[in-house]
Amino acid sequence: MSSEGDETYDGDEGERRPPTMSDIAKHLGVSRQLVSVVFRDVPGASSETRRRVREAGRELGFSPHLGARSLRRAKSKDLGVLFAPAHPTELEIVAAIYAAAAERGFEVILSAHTDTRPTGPAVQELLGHRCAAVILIGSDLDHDGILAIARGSQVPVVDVGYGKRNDTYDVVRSAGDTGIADMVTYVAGLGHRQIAFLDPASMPMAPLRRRGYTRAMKRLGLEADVVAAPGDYSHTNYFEEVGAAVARTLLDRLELPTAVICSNDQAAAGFLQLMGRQGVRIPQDISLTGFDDATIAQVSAVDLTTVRQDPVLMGTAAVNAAVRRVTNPATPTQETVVPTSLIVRSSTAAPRSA
Amino acid sequence: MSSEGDETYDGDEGERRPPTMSDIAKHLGVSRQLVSVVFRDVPGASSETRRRVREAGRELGFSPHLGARSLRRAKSKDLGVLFAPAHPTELEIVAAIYAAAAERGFEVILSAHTDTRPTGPAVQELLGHRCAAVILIGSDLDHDGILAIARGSQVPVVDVGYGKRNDTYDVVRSAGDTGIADMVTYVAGLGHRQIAFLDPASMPMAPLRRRGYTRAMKRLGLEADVVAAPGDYSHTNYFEEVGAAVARTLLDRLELPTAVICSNDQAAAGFLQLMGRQGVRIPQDISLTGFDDATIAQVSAVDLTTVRQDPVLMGTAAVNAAVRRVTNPATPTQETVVPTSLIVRSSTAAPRSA
DNA sequence: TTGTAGGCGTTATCAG
DNA sequence: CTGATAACGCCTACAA
Repeated sequence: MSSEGDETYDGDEGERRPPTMSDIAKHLGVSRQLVSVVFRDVPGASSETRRRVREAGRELGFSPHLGARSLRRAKSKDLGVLFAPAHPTELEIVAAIYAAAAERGFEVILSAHTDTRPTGPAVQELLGHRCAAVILIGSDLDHDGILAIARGSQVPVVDVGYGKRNDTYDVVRSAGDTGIADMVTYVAGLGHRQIAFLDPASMPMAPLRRRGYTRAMKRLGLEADVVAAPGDYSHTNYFEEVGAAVARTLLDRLELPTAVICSNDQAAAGFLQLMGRQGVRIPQDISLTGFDDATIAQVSAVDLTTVRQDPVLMGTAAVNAAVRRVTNPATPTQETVVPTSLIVRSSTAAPRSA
Repeated sequence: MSSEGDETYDGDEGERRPPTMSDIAKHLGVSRQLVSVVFRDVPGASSETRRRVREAGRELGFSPHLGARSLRRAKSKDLGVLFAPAHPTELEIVAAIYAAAAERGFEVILSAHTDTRPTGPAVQELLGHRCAAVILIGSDLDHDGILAIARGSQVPVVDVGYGKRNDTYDVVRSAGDTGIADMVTYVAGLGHRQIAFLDPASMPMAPLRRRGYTRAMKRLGLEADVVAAPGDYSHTNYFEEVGAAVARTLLDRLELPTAVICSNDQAAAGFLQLMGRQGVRIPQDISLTGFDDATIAQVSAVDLTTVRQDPVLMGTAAVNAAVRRVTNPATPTQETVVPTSLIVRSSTAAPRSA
């Protein structure tokens, strides 16, 4: 009377259920926990056994049920990452986070916030996956918003962007001020004295970069010349438009500056385009610089001298901060300022009059 | 003798565990399953109760454990989405997928494939979350690769990009051929006869678009003029470079074409930049068109006539395909061709000689 | 290396 | 609406 055997044949009756560790164990005639040992990569199985188990796993199309795993595991090894698909730079950081997390033995769970999907639900999803920590990239939240998240959830929060140092969550930002200051110093070193600053005020990090400009100019004993776009560009993301608008503004002046520092590459590209149409040549008539080293800055027809904020460094710093607080929650939060570097291309030269 | 009461105080001893449904139930003096009913949004609770439960949830910082949920749930309501952070267009599609999925009552789980993270593991992760279906956006896999995934996993697979119709997985692609053909027809309608095609061969969808060009030219009785970039650009993604290179090639000719159709906006922008430097004006000397309606096409200094492939339509189509096969696995796979639309801006005009 | 026992937080079903 | 009970797939601890 094999009463068990009768119920076991799961022949052709309906849904095909994904294989589990038990299935692999049965298939191989080993214990279920041996299979677990293999997939967890912990000691307790011979290398030959490991090979066989993994082989069988591949054969049966097995992948460990992440939900069950996170349910049972003592502590999560997942980093939740919130990002906005709209901004390309953020995605380079996301890529870097994947690499850095893998190196530290962590997985990554992504959640996007879009026009139709506010930050709140997006963070809730991350929390629902029981991440060990949450990394916010270029969040649209202000300080209080992030504070609310960091307090509400019990997990450490890292803000990558332009946050302010505080003692509730970690902050990673690039040294936008010193990056611009370095650029000003470089351009002044070429002999420029009339150095204007193109300010697209709608950017969140604009104030920081502007400060870098004004301070550097003061230190050099030069007169600051901050040019904002006329009209209301306070919500646009088409910075090329802003650059073109500022170019028009400058063309109305009696005399052009000999150098223009832009606080992002898009604005610089728009500036260059419009100036080109008006017969003003870069760098012969005006030296031009950007910020970000975006794709457009690297195009041979643009070839923009710019400031690079390394997304790899940002991502790595974010992961480091998160892991640090995960492994040692008692440690105080910190602010990581990632250095920038100057990329000199052909859009800058000594002024003609020099 | 409240023997239970004594063990219940989980005072200040160590780790603070995220609240569960039981915690909320206890807090409110109701049953655990009532709480479940509320968070599942199924009938069985008064609206007043729902309010109180949700309120308590917010107060305690509760978010349902997604792992436990997916472990227990009969069928998943998650769509796994694989994308490459490198390509901006894909991210617009991702955003659209979020919106479309929400409308159909599905959640989205993201997984990125990057330089350091191959497609294989990225898909495994999705499968590990027990998604109901997997959507591949702009995958680097060829037909056989996708086939392997679709066969290996038991879930439906949708490929968004340039896949070929087949009976194992669904395909969503834009009508690149007719989009270009429409453009050629439009430009010919302006009076152009010498219409060249700028072909950045490294793009996966290049062949399809080229075909649209050659067919339209033949139909119009015009001579096709496909211009590829000199040298090896087979792996570049800097299409501006390609555009500039082709511009140089054309400038070496005795006579310029009166119109140039580009198969993407970046290439058109590079073309425009270089031509501008050489004193060739757009559209007075040459009419120029792009494809994608990328940000750069919309810049006022470029203002490119182009073909728009609506990411919203692509994302929606992908979700529809996935949901269709999830709810009815027996249904055959299908190919969805998303229509494109012409965006006429100021980079096209009638030829001078006409 | 194997087996055994228990439990993670949730969904699901049933009878009250 | 409550209470009881089972199960999902996996991890952890312990004993064999």
